[in-house]
Amino acid sequence: MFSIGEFSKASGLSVKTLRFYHERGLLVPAATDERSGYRYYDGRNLEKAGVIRALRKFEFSLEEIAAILEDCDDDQDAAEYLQRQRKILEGKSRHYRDLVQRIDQVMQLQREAREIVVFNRESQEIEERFVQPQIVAGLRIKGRYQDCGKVFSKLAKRVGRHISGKPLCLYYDGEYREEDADFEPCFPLRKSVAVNEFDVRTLPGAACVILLHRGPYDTLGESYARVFEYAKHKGYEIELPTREVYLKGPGMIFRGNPKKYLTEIQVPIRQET
Amino acid sequence: MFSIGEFSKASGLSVKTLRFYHERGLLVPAATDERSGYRYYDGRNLEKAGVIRALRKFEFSLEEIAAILEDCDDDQDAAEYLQRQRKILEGKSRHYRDLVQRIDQVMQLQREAREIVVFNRESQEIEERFVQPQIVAGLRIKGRYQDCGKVFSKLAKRVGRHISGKPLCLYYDGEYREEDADFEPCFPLRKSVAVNEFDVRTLPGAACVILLHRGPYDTLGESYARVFEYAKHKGYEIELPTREVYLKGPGMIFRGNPKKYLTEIQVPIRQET
DNA sequence: TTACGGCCTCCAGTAACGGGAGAGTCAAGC
DNA sequence: GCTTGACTCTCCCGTTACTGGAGGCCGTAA
Repeated sequence: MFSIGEFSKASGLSVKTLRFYHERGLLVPAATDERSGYRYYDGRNLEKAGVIRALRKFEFSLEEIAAILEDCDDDQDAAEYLQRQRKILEGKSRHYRDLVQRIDQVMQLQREAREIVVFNRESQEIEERFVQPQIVAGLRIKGRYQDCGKVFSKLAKRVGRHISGKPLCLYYDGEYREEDADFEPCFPLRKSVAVNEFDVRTLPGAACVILLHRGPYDTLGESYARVFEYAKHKGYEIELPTREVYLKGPGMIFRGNPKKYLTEIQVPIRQET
Repeated sequence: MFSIGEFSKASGLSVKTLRFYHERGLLVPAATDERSGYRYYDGRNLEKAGVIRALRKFEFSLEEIAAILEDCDDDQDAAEYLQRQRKILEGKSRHYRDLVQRIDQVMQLQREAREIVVFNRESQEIEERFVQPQIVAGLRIKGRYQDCGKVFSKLAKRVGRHISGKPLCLYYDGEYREEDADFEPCFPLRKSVAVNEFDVRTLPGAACVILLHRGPYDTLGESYARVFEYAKHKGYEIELPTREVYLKGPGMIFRGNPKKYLTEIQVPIRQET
């Protein structure tokens, strides 16, 4: 017979825990002194304590442990319980692994954003460039420009695995619209994947007039004016849809500082054939 | 301005949660009606709610989130916090993965035990067989036979990855001893691994008189008597150490029913050269 | 007798909420 | 102006598996 302190050392369970298990009926001491209330444990208690400890290691709840102790005398009897717990634990492992991946994604985006900022530190000028064709997944909608963000997060959830570059948006109107704007948020993909609900296709290459817009989205209008002015001056004919590539926008967690946003405006121009 | 119910739908946080965050000072409504106590939320609140939700997904505690909201305006600012959290989450993922592996081990042992029982259903007889050499990790001690279990769990913890068969024990005394018995619990290994504290070596093969003992360990004596009797009858000379292989003993969780234990007694005999 | 350590019970606190009681508030319909 | 029903308020309890602490009893040794 052990006193509770001795039994605590023998079993590896704290005195508090032993009292708690007693209260819960999980591990009832072999004897209790009626007068003093002292608990006394025996060898059978020790064995049971070992089983409880083993099951706690597998993170069974005390309730489940009580059930297992009720049902089982043998590892074999506990197989079902173990199988179930295995599934749960595997789920948790996967869950945490996914979270780690998500954090890695966030940090990857940060690195890219930093590089873009450094790389484009002084570019302010309009340029002409051929934009290469790319595979994209898009969802064309009619609505207000603010809805864009929601569509992006929806897209990211479904094709997140295959994204290969910065988000972009196609604008089919050729002018600014408060409501009923016709546009298509897109993600470039590494390879073509069939995702129902979204339009996955190759976005053709195009010669474009390009301007890197710095600052919040509500000043995009001024930059568009500069681009259109330039195109007109050069006598170019504009082809729809125009494109915006969001090189640095709101972060995945914080909105960030809109003054630091970088958006590339790409206006395709008709080529003489 | 949203009422708490509207804001709950907009933010995806429950009304209860919003009240709780208010109490904790994490997300204070833009205005509260002094008279009625009604909470009213605005767009900035909505943005903050989004950040909190994003951080909760990464399982930051509310306390940490408060600190992050204090410190950061931008994903970049949060990089350190994310890095730290990443480590924690990775640790948890590994933890659960390890538990799954441990459960798999338990169930693997169960399967083996079941097969052994089925396979040896009717073997009761003494036989002679050559036991193949094998790589083992052992720890030779002097003490009482009951200490065996502790040594096995110690061994299992250190070389668990490389175990390739049933635990066995070498007995150097050639007779039963209450105290100061000289014996060596061993695990067979797939390959030789250096583990300090333990003796890893190749246990030589040996021609043995073998008997499968059924039942609890305290009746092993009778089986030994049979084996020695047989050896004497045949005129064999016994070589130490003798071996016991624990084909089915206590489970990894439960002690199980000792009447079902299976132990192979192997007594090496000298070969004429 | 006193001291000291061990043991007892009871209460409170943990993290992040959810449930529910009982009461006050708001907007709409009559 | 009144009622109704939906909404909101505060306050308290419960969750899990314990840990910490207060205040007091018990047992043994000096």
